[in-house]
Amino acid sequence: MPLTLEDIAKESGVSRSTVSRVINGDDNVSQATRDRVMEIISRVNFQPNLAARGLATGRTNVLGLVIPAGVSTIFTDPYFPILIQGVSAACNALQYTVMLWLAEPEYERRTISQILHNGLVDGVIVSSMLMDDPIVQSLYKSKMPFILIGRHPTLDVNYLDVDNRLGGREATHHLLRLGHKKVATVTGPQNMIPGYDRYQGYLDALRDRSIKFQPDLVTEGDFSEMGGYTAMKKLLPHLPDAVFVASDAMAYGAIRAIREAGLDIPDDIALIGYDDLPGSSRTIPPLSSIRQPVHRLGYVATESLVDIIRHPATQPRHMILPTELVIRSSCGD
Amino acid sequence: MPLTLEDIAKESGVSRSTVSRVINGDDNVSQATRDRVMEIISRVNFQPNLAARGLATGRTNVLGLVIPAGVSTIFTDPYFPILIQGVSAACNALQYTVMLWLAEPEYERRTISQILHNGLVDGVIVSSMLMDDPIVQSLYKSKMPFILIGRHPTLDVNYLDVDNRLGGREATHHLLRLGHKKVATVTGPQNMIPGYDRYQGYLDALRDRSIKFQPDLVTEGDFSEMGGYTAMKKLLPHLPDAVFVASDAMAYGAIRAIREAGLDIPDDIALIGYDDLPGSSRTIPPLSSIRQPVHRLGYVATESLVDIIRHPATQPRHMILPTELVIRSSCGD
DNA sequence: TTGTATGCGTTATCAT
DNA sequence: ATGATAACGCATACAA
Repeated sequence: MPLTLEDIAKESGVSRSTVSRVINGDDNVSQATRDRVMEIISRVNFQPNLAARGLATGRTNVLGLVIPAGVSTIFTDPYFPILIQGVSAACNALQYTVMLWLAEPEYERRTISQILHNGLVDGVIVSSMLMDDPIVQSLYKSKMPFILIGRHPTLDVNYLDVDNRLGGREATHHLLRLGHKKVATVTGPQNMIPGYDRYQGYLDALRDRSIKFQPDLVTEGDFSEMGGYTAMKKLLPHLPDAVFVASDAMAYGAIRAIREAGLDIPDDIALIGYDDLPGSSRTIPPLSSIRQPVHRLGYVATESLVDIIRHPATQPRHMILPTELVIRSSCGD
Repeated sequence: MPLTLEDIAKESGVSRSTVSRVINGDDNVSQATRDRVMEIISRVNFQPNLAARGLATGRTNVLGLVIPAGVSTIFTDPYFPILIQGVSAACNALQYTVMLWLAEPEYERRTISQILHNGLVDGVIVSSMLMDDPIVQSLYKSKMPFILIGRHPTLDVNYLDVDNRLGGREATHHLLRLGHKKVATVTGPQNMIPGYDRYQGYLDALRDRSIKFQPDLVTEGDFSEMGGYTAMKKLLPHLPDAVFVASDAMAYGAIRAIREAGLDIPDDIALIGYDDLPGSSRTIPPLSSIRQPVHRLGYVATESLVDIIRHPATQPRHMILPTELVIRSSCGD
């Protein structure tokens, strides 16, 4: 029922090859026919069938966006939504379309081979935070162009990341600079890259100032509010006077634990989080935090991928976006 | 480079038609050849090219999910993320793939005709809340199967919605039942369907109890925290003793305004919100709210759409999912 | 039960 | 500058 090249061709009295040329901006068309064909195309609002074009050219102008669902359950946090927005915005601007896969574990294998072999996408953006993600492995072994959002610990692949490590380092430095002696940390899971990197940043800061590392001042959380609460409870007996919490969600839990213990923030314990969630200006007291440019992450990754598709590079590219410390009253000034 | 039917055919010594039959579960294949072909298919992990299949059959097993971006800026609220998860989960289960369009206004027209004519999707799920959305109009005029998430005020189309009106009614009733005399409301924008419906629910409740409507007790917000704050400020001079706020985000703002005025919640003013955001159990005091089954909304809409695609119905179907009042201390008990 | 032939809507190659 | 024609990978009507 939809129109085809042939219809346009008949309507404008040329062959379908010519119409195709007009659509694809081929030079070998006289201005006169070009105008005539264009007029008809826009009048009837003709859109070439992308499946057919994909078959013929091997390119579809569709990008895959893969978000492993083990992570995506953390969907109450606006990280992924904003990331998706960034990707989508770039796709709109670049005339691409985005195919979304929230890869639930039980479908993961099917998902991967679908993506790789169904010929529907020109390239894939993967937001994986796991140290060892099978999806990344499969992609790596395939010929499919792809880019990771979040660095990869071992494989030399295209990626784009925020500087989690430096962020953790700066947060910790800021607490130390304020004069705190016992700066603790609630880390994220150490099998997740941001969890690991932010913790390394904490260690970097200690090393920078030759401060002795105290295992008692480190507890691992799971990036959730409840995890932060539990972790902070474990930390309290060791009397930290400041704590770098590796995510705002966990920081909310930590704040709850500290207040339940009857302690004051920031007078008894100063606090810095990570992510700068919208709610962080509404906690009591407002939470200082490391802000990451999430929308930009998605946008730039998309631009990058498109560039990779168009000019297959031999050298994998690595990009790191900077973070920013947002100071609110939870850390004292 | 990827494998084709022909490759599998050669490998297993049959024609490509037979391979195709095996893949599509056609009965007319001997068990012997079926087994042999199957074995090879799974051994080399063959996946049929979906673009080609789409060309041949006219169906792609791809669904479009369209979220107008005027709305999607409200992406800090987990409504859309969870909705997307629901859609995605259903797609995984039903062997469909989801194509995502965050329709930014500047690309909206292009978006629509892309979706309608590029032959890449079998049907479309639209989450529109605007009273008069051009996307819906275009879809309505086309032959593309689609379903709305959120009812449509005038067009008789397939839709799935939560009972916003009943939700507003129940929230208001609850406040009245507690003995409050001056129950105010902060509404959403009246050109958005949920804004309108929840307000109608408020009016229903007043009518149910033959309570005189007082225009002073109604202020319109924009579903944002700031909007709720502003609206509540306007309401305070009229001394309400309870208020139904049409979204939790606005309720956060309202709480801020009430506390700034030195009033107590719920003793001076009782409060019920709508949406039951994750943060609502952490406001002070914890916010009572109407909970809607958002994930389910996405899941059921997808199932429905697939059913519509497979069995084109003559009668548009309308489904309404129930909401649930979650009582916390902000309304007194 | 299986194979052959045709068409889906494009692009690309080759003539003209 | 333009038109005919052959792929692209699959499903399917028809033959065998």
